Amino acid sequence: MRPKLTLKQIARELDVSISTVSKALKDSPEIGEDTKQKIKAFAKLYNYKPNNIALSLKNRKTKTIGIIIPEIVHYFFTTVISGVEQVANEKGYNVIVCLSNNSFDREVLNLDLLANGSTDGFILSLAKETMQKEDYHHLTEVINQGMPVVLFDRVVDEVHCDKVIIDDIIGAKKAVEHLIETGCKKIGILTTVDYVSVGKLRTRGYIEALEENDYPVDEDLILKIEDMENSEKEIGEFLKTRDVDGLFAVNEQFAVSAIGALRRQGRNVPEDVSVVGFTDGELSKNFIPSLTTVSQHGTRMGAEAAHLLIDKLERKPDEVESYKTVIVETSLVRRESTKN
Amino acid sequence: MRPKLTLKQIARELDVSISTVSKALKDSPEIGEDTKQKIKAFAKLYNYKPNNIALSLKNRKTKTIGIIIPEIVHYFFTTVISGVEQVANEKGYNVIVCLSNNSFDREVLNLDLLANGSTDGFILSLAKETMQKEDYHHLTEVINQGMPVVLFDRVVDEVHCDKVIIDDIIGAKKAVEHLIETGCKKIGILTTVDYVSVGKLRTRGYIEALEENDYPVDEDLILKIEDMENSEKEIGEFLKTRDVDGLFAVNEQFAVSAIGALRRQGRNVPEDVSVVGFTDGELSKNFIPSLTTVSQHGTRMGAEAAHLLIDKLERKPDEVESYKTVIVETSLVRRESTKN
DNA sequence: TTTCAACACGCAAACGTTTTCGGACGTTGG
DNA sequence: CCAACGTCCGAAAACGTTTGCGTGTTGAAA
Repeated sequence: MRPKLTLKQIARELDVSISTVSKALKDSPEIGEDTKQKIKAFAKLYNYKPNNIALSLKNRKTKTIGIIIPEIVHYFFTTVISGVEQVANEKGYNVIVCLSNNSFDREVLNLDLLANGSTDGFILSLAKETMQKEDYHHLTEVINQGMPVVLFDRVVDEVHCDKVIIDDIIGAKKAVEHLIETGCKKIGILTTVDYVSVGKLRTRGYIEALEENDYPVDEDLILKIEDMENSEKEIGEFLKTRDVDGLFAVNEQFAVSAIGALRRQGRNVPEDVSVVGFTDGELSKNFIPSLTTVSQHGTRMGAEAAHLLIDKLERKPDEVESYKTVIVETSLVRRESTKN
Repeated sequence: MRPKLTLKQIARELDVSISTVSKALKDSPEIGEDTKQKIKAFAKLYNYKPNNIALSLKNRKTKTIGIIIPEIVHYFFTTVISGVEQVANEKGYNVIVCLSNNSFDREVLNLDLLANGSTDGFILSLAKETMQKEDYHHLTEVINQGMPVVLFDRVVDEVHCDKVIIDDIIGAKKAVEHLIETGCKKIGILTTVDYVSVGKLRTRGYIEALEENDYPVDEDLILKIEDMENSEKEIGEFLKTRDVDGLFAVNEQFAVSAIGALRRQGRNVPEDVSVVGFTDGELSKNFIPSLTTVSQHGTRMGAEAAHLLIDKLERKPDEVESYKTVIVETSLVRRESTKN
């Protein structure tokens, strides 16, 4: 077992000073050609690589960005991570991933931990619990200390920072309008409770789309699901007494649960009921029938977030502070669960 | 914007030395009660937290573990990450995630980067390209430098380190035996090319199960798929000319593709053909019919890997070196795609 | 021969900690 | 009255870098 090589060891070995070694390796003109060659050869031979931690300490930057998400076993979030990773890597940054598990405490804990020197900045999507508590002091604190933060997907006005979101309302409208265009007359929605911001917004898009097309908005056709565990049963009950011919689900899960329930009730998709989902994940692509859905382009969101963050990190200190929020467009992917 | 507080600043502010502050905050008996109180109060008031980077440099350990996986938009890997994260967090470690995108070069790059001080050890699953090249010098190098490494899922004998795998052969046998028990007479397999170790092993399990039950092994019923992009078509072609009544797919994707193809050919699952998959992901759970499948228990694998790694990290230096490989049992999850 | 660049290199500080050692001071005991 | 000891604290080194500046040596110009 050969431990890592340091400048000091090279210096001792070659009988020069540490600074000479450092400068030689950086090809400084201060050092004589032959000395440089000797040192470089030695370093290459023994595969010297500078210690990142020491560099971080010296430079006061770590070249790593932290990303905190509510859960990782989740298609959308993985695509976002993928996007972040890609551009971070291009720019020479590492990505350190933490999970809040939708818990406020874990979010605070992770943030605190990473804020103490481990990361140069954060990309994060708020935990459900955090949004319920409406307590964002941990974020404002970190931002106050001069750490750039980019919020994505689950964002909140109270925190002043860059943001990356999708046009949830417009996305939902696209979905509902597609249902309308393909001839649906009675359109229901499967959504979440209102404190989940995206659920709320998508519901709003649903309502707006109906109103703009002079469809009546029937509260009885709106199902707000709180308990994800029992969503399947709840959806089944709901559909049993609603003779909708179009259905907008705010996520994949709800969409496939609905299709399953409908089929058990002898109703076919899309012949009797058209269904549109949200999030273009594995399920949407592979389900039978494959799902017409609103794609969120998670990878692009991640990439945008990473760009925003890195821009802030590499900004000259004299530039003026300003917060952007970029909106990544959604697009409707037409497949087999709706008519056309 | 208030920058981070350091020991030095506290010292200056309270007119004591840096070492006094450090000791006071660690409740050292060397420091007088009143001084301690004063310092602690100040530190708490201004929310002092020690700088992790400085600590890492001093202690020569970072308390973070690196995990390098081929891809992240993949159910199995996310469950593994989730497992790693969980126990890492319990033990006070951070997790930094890197993606190799199945590329050898990226794997080497990431490993090199993280090996230079950023991480105390690695958990990784080999890139497909790496397994093709059979070049593992980057790993042996890192291991030689004294960094613990734990390989999982896609492992390889040439690298000497701890490993976490599943009993792919036994898992596959469980699947095939279940098909046999439920009355299938002619069982095919949809698998990958042999250099993907798990594919190879699962194929072997398939063959062994057949042999042990005195079923003939018919090469014509074995489809080895190279190109994941066109798997759907390939599977369709294959099934068109095989009148199997049982099918074992080595992943979810192949399983649902098969079911789709069969249905288009007028064959019902499970009435005409029973199908068993591998990996208990979103697809298996939500597909209609839901998939009977072999669960890999990714979370448990991740947890095991993390435990192995942390044990090595916190081992006293005089303990003897030894490499374990733990096998996480698979289990068959019976659902609707097979008879019972 | 003296003077002065130019060159090649080393010293030391800094980043923020922890920890060992020793020093100053006051108290106690003989 | 002095030695010994205890209490409380500070100086300094160390982790591995980078970098401004100082210094010694050389060679050439004056």
